Amino acid sequence: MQIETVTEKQRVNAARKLKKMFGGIDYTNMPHCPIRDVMAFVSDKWSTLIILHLGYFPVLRFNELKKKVFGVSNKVLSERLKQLEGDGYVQRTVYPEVPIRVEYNLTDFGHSYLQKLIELTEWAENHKNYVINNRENFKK
Amino acid sequence: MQIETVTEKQRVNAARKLKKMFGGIDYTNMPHCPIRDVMAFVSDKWSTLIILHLGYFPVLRFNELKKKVFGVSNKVLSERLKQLEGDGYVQRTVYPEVPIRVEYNLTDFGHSYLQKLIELTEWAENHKNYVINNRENFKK
DNA sequence: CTGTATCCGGTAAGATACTG
DNA sequence: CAGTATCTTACCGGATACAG
Repeated sequence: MQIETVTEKQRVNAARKLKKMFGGIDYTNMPHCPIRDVMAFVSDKWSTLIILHLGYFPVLRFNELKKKVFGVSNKVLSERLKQLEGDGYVQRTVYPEVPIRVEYNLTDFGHSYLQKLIELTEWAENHKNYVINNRENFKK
Repeated sequence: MQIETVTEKQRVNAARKLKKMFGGIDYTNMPHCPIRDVMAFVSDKWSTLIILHLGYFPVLRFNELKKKVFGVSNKVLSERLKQLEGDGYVQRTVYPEVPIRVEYNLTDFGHSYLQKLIELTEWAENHKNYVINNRENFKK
């Protein structure tokens, strides 16, 4: 497992961006942290799985999603879809047939997010073994 | 709020990567999903905050971290640090003085991850208002 | 100072049954 | 088919006390 080196330039750049992020934070009085609000979007396991699946299968119905996103319950899938729709990541289309048919697909915004998500999963997948290895050794 | 358009080329590229990711997955018998293992690394609120803070302040002691990472409890901070150390993101250095001093800093691997994390927070921050806006309208 | 140990409460999530 | 309603359980996280 190869860990790419982070160059000095990249670190300086990172520090600059972090400074921008942290700059406005007042630690003595913080009812609302922008970073946290922001990260809440992307830190949900089921939501990320839903987005990834809708990236791979362009259109999915409720029960199809339920099969693909293995282990998710009716309740959680329904909640997350409503939330993802509300935030603008997912489009929900109802066909009033009998029985009713409902299709889900990513919006343009959803696709924009999908790009970032794929980058992240790629990174994670590339370094998975490194982490697992560390973890094993650490136990000892 | 401007949503950058995802080009056709980017979508095709995303589909290719997703195919690679999803390719090996057997939906009928899946004790372990690689994508989930992978995403579990990045989906913890406190861990991401710790990493970001250690990116901004190169070295921090336990109680310093506790002050910066607002609202975290002893228990959770301790747990997360141990986990981050075990996975290789964070280095823990003990100075056996009296009273004892312990310092935390990112490893090279931690810096590598920090890069991805910053990209993500940047994206999220840029699109925060768009999401919040959608959310408001959706309620109605 | 740097944690660990313990307890406790809230919340998220799974299972199931049921409805439009 | 596409969810909702209800219940129960399990886990996470917060507070506090204390130990090395």
